[in-house]
Amino acid sequence: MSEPSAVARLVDSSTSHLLPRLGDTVRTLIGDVLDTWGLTGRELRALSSAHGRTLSQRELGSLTGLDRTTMVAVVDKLERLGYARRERDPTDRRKYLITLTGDGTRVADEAIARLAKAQAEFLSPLNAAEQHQLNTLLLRLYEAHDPTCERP
Amino acid sequence: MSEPSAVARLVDSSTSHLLPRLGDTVRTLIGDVLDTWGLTGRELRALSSAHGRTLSQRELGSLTGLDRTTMVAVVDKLERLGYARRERDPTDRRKYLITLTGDGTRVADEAIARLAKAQAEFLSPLNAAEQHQLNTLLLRLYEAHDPTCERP
DNA sequence: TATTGTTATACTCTATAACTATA
DNA sequence: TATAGTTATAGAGTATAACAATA
Repeated sequence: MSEPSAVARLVDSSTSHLLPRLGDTVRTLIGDVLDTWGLTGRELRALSSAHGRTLSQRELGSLTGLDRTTMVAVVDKLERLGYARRERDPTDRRKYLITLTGDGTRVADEAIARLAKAQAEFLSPLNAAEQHQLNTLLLRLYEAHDPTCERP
Repeated sequence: MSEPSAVARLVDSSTSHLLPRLGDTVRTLIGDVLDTWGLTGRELRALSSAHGRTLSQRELGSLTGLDRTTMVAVVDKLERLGYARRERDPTDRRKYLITLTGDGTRVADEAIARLAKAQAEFLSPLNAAEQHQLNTLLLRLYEAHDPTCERP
């Protein structure tokens, strides 16, 4: 096959191309790790957001970065796996209060530890300083573009 | 709402969490820009890979980072929009040769220019040196994890 | 009237399995 | 037998619109 064209090289090496593609790569890696517990990435995020406290389904969504329609399936799944429970809020019967089960808490801890290892492996082409630098830059971009859910 | 839990903060600020989420944010931004030409991100990638040369559908897929089953719909769409043409390779009638139309070439150039502006805006929270640093680090990770398609 | 949760629907992205036609 | 392209299906991610029940 011939050399990539100048245009293709430009597009392929751009940050706006790399970010979604690397994001997909990471998502797949995370998915493979989480298969052990029957979880997907966003379900683990919800699990960790709910870790150690009680929130409404809506609040959990905001924290997790998911809107309320998406949260329904996420909480359904966590409930079905026995990792979380829904209870009606007695002070506002529109709301559900979500709490993790003992199992859910344990799984969150285990999964996060395993993910840390997978992440270390993924980032291993960079040295410690570079990994830190990358994280800092990504965090700044993330906060600048704050994908806060359920704003208006 | 209470403070995020320690566990949630750990997960939320991790590179492996930020990468997929920022990737989605960028993908949405790109999608909004490309709506002007009826294109999605991967279609523009294919368009830019095909820019200025003729490749088989399969080769185009490898270059674009998409497998052959995914390429079908991509090329269908580009053809339907009048941006590309399929012709049978006379030397191997299994293959299609994909070439851009004049329209396709023009649209690729315009869209890439518009995307560059959108990217500049997205990256504007970082200074030039930081933007360059980020791109370098992402590129190194991307190449290390080379998601080469259609290997075996 | 506004908010919580729900369902139905749609649209990104991607891949696997099984098929046809050609080499 | 192997490869190029195709189709059907699946499953990751996300959102909008419309509706119920509750405030």
